[in-house]
Formats: sequence, structure tokens, C-alpha cells
Amino acid sequence: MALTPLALSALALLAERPMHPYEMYQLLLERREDRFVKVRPGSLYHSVQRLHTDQLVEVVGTDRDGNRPARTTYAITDEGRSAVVARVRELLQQPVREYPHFPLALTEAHNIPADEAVADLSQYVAALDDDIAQIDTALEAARRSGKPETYLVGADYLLATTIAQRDWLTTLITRIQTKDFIWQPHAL
Amino acid sequence: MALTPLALSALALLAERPMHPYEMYQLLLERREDRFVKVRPGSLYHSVQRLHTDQLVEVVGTDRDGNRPARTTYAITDEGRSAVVARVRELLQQPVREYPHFPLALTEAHNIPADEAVADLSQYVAALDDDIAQIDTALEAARRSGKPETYLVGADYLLATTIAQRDWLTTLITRIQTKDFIWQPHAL
DNA sequence: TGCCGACTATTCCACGTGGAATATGCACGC
DNA sequence: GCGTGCATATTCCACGTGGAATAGTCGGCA
Repeated sequence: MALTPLALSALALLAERPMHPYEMYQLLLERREDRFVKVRPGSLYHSVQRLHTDQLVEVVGTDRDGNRPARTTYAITDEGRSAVVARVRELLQQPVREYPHFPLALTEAHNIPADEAVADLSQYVAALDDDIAQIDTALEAARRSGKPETYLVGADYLLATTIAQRDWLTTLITRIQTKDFIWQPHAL
Repeated sequence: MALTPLALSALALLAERPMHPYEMYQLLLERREDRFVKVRPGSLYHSVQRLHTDQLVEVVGTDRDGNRPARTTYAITDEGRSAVVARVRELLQQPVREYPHFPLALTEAHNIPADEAVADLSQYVAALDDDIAQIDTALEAARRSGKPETYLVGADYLLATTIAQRDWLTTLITRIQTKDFIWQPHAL
């Protein structure tokens, strides 16, 4: 079974050094990797468990700090290292068929009247603008702090594609408003 | 619980006329809606089942054609109609946090050497070019056949965003090749 | 006539996710 | 010194998905 996004992130962390799951959780949040993967403590523990049964990681010890629940520390195996490389290359080689919600909403949008659609889409654009501003400032800050570009390339991609969405949408909205685009609602 | 993409598609079909699940399946494929939602017969039956327990659809009859398995025909309820409108508006109002695989792959790309990355990404660009060509011709054909633009807007969005991805990627690749972008691999 | 493969139509099971629940330790104010 | 809430650390359960299995029917071909 192919490495899921969360499994890949977790395994990549263990490629740096051995860790226990909660430490991964903290690191992922600290590095703001939760922008790229959906990180939930529950899923993370399950993912690591699965990595273990697949022999991509191994247990290197279980600390017990006082009466706290025992922390199991994991380390990556050789098999795990090659799995990371293989999976990353796979993902860089060809797009994964994905199904974003928005285009579906657009194709079903004929179920609502034009003026409501325009109102909703304007809100959507505003939200995208916020996203863009956020990524932009984060990226700017990271660059100034001298972080190597290799680590910012994901955010840069997100920025570019979000801007493209925003621009497409704003032209759609004006086209509807100027009746250049004829909105034909399908009566429910 | 919010309508999942497949549930929304199914419910939108039933807003046109009563149908049995397999008929929905065929219609979705025929209309190429499988470009926007992941359609599997299994998931579809489950989705409709759930719509039923949520009272968004009701059973209007069970035909039996010879010895074939009995087909259960469903119809949308008033509650179902408002659910469609509500969900579509919700989706048009603000983006859903989504986690595409590619930006994650980019952030983990430092695990592989520059030349391999360039090779992989070039393949990726080629695949995007294919996608673009496909959507483009399909869109052109649909426009010539006089289909109202309201039904093509989803594909148009997909086209625009895919082009944006392709363009961003091609500049990244040349930046790596010209050493404008310094690739710092992290030794595994 | 008899067989093969494709289509019709549905059911079932395994998997990954995500939210909730749990339980302890620590810092801080009152 | 005492409780309140937050951080630590993990487990558990319910849900939706997706692939496989099932099973009958129809058309074509030898």
C-alpha cells in the first residue's frame, strides 16, 4: 500500500532522528507542516503503527517519565528510507487524481440564482485574498530569516495556485455581472 | 453531517427526476461528472442509503425485471432540495481546507538529488500538458454543440488552475537548471 | 447449440481518518 | 494549599470510501 500523506510526513521526520509520536506531532505543528498534511494526534498514532507493521520503522525504546503514559520511541529502518525516496519521486513524477470540492460546487451551481451565486463567490474571493496575504507574509519572513529556498518551495506553489484561483474567480464574477456570462438557473 | 461530494452529486441527480442508484452511476459517467467526484458503485449505494436515513430521499418503488436483482427507485424530498441548495451555497461561500499531495511532495523533495527531481518534474509537466489538452478539446466540443456555459464552468475552472500549475512548474524547473534556484539535498 | 465476455445491479469487507475520551503532570492565580 | 486549565501522551470508536465479490442477463460467435 502506498504511503499516505501523513505516513510520508511522519517517516520523513524519523529520517532526521528517532522520535516518539507526540514529538512528531509537535514538530509538524511547529514547522507549520499542517498546511500541507492533515495532522490529528489520533491518525498520527495509527499511521506510525502501520509503518511499524510494514517494517518501515522500528521501536528503539520506551521511556517512562514518572507516572505519565509510556512514550514509545521509533526509528526509521533502511527499508523506510528507500520508501520515502520512492514515494516522493512517485509523487513528483505524475499528478494524483484528486477531487477538490470547488469545481464540483461550480458544476452544481446552476441550482441557485445568479445574484446569490455572485454574493457567495465574492465571499469566497475574500477568503482566498486572506489566504494569499497569509502565505505571502509567512514566505517573506522565512526568506528574510535566511531559510534555504528548498524548504519554501511548497508554500510558493500554494501561493501561485491560490492567486490563479482568485484571478479566475474575479473574472467570472464580473462576467456574470456584465451578463457576458449568461446564468441559466435550473429550477428546483 | 455535511453532504459529501458524492452525496451531493447523487442528490442533485434526484432533483431532476427519480432514479435507482445504478441509473445515477451511468448518468454520472455519461455526463463525465466523474471528473469532479470520485464515483464508485459501492460508495454510491452507501451514499444513497445514508441520504435515505437522513430523510433527504424516499423510496418510490422497487421494480423487478425478470430474475435480475430488484432495483430500488429513489426520489428527492423537500428537505433534500433545500439540502442541495444549502450545501452548494456553503461550498461557494468559502474554501474547504484541502490537502493536495503535490505541495507535500515538494516540501519533502529535499530528500532527493536535484537531477532526479528535474527528471521527475518534467514528467509531471508532460502529464499536466496532456490533461490541459484533454479538457481544452472537451470544452471546445461542448461549446460548439451549444451547451449553456453554466454547465461548463467547472471544467473551465479546472483548465485555468491546471495551466497555472503547469506554468509555475516550468519556471521552477528552469530555475533549478540555471542554478537560480539552489537545490540543497538533505542527506538520508 | 453452447460458450464467453460484457453489462446490469447490488452487497460486503477492510482500511484510513478524525473526533472524542482518557489520564497524568505542571504552572498560575486566589 | 487548592483548584482550574493547559500541555503531554495515548487509546478508542464511528464513519465514509473503495475495491472485490456476487449473480443474473444479453449479445455475439463458432
